[in-house]
Amino acid sequence: MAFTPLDPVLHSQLRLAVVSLLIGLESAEFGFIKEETNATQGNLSAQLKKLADADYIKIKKSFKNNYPNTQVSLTKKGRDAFEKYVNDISAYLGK
Amino acid sequence: MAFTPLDPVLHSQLRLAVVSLLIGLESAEFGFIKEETNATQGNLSAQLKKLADADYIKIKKSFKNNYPNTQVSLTKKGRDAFEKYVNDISAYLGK
DNA sequence: TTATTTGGTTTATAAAGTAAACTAAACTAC
DNA sequence: GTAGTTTAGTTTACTTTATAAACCAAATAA
Repeated sequence: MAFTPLDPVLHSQLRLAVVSLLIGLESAEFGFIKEETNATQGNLSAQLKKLADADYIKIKKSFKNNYPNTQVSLTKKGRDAFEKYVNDISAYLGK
Repeated sequence: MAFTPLDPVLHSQLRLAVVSLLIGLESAEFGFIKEETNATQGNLSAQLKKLADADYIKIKKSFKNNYPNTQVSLTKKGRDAFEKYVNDISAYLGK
């Protein structure tokens, strides 16, 4: 099987972790994702932005008991891209 | 002329300054009020909350280029209270 | 091999809210 | 009238998320 080039948006430790986490969830808030991925908030914010720019996730901002709150969810495009990524990388992994 | 009790919500340096500032404005944002009144942000936030609890101001929160943004405007009730305060305190001021 | 680009990461700063600590004034009590 | 309490304003520190600058490593080009 050929080595398809891997989606650069997903081929990044943190972004992959985020999408992988979101796959199983309706949506998740910033703080939760930060905990789960052990990312610093600055980095997470930056990587979320890239995922959002790629239309892989949707970011919904609001106020939750007067503090800013950021809800993140996967888009169809993001879900598809993840599936494809899993598929593509499998070839590299030898199966 | 009698000494009418002064509205306690307005008889406070900072809250009076805020309302006095808003009298001439359609609305103002947090940062601007902070500058104009030289208040610390913590204190301003606390005093704005009291004014809002008294329904003297309306606070509209949103995001302005991704940062939280707070817009403040006077209500009718606040405007009336200010007018009354000005009137009431005049007696104390000797005219 | 050195130079450049690219991209991830950290660190510092930004906006505004809240809670805790401190202070000062006012009021009660003795 | 002095001591003790309540109340209210203020500062300080911390919370949430975003952004920009600095830094570092890997990949590419010269």
